[in-house]
Amino acid sequence: MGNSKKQNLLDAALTLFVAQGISETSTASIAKHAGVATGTLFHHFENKKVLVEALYLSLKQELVASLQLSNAINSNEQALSVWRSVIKWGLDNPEKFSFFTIYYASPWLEMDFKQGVLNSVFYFLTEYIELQKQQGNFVALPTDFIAMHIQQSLINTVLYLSHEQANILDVEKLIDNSFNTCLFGLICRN
Amino acid sequence: MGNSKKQNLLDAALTLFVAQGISETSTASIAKHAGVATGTLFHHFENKKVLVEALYLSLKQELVASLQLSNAINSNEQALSVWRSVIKWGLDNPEKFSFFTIYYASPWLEMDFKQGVLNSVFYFLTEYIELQKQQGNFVALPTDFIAMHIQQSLINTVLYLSHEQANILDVEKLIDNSFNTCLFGLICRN
DNA sequence: AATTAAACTGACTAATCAGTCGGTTTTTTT
DNA sequence: AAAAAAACCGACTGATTAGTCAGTTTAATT
Repeated sequence: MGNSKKQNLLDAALTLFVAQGISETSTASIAKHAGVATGTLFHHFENKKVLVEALYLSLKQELVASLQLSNAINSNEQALSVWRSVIKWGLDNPEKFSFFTIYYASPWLEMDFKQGVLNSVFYFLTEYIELQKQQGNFVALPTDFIAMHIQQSLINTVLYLSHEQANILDVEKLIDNSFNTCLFGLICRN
Repeated sequence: MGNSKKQNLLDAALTLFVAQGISETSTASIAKHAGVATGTLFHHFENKKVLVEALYLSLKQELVASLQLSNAINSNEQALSVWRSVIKWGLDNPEKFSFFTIYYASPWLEMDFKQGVLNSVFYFLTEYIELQKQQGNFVALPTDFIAMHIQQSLINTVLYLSHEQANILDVEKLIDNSFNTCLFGLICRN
């Protein structure tokens, strides 16, 4: 299942996109790297944009599926558990995680599609923030601003650990510290 | 001075890069948009990469020059004053600020160059963080991790306000709140 | 005014690109 | 086993790309 030609194309695309950039990677080189003819690429994906979006969707599903949503505990522990599992996935899949960041900043993503990213990968975020704000636990900043802040803190932590993991003594501790740094800043100070 | 042909090329490049992406913008279209022949572009800039880097350097200088470093006060007020002036510049120059974010995430920037970005545009950051850590004010996270965190919070605030400015009642207040959110998270909790 | 240098032009080129298509192999269906 | 469908191939194409160059205009120097 992991090595159908279609999957080989997605794998090759991921590697090349992350190494060189999306626009800088030719469809011919993706096909070659996947050990497949160029015609095969366009048999499975109507055009390059469709390939890019298919890759994005498959990675998003993979990330969402990996989230361990521990139910029944309070929402702060819920948040910490999601925080940890996103970072774990990111560290286990650095190439895939990198793709999110380059895809985000690239012109391959339509604008109204971008909203969808935040609301689906981090779909739990909006609810969580609204709840905390209602309970007066969070500072009175706009919800989407807070969502942006949390999302970016997560990304920063993964990217930092991906590059510096070898030099960090206690990775678990840095992950929890980054969570606290992100969250404590948001706590209401009135 | 603002409308030499060389400057016209940089202006056109900025506009097109932000609108379409760097790789997606042809040198021919930059020249056309600048009202200049393609040969003129390559007279002033050896190749496209040199043009991109020249644009980046000129914008970086512009941003650094705009920073109001109020001396003699304590470093927290210093930090707030820098925070405000970076955001003000970003809101006054949304296109230029956007360029930083797309340039950052693009393959046009060499890796060892990236270190330079953080150390020069936000050169004051490292010193400030080290000082706070020495005084036991900041949480024990790596300095470059903290620098990353602060830089990204700044960028988030500018991007958010650029898109939502019209809907925000008190922009000044959101700016100061974002500063506090960023900084309070870093305060030592032992 | 004469000379030199720098700025500028735009038609041109070689390379590369996304995507096509007629034909072949492999797989599925009957 | 025959027929149909789906997967696959790779040479090919038309469009686009960064960059060139021989010649022209403009500005600076003497």
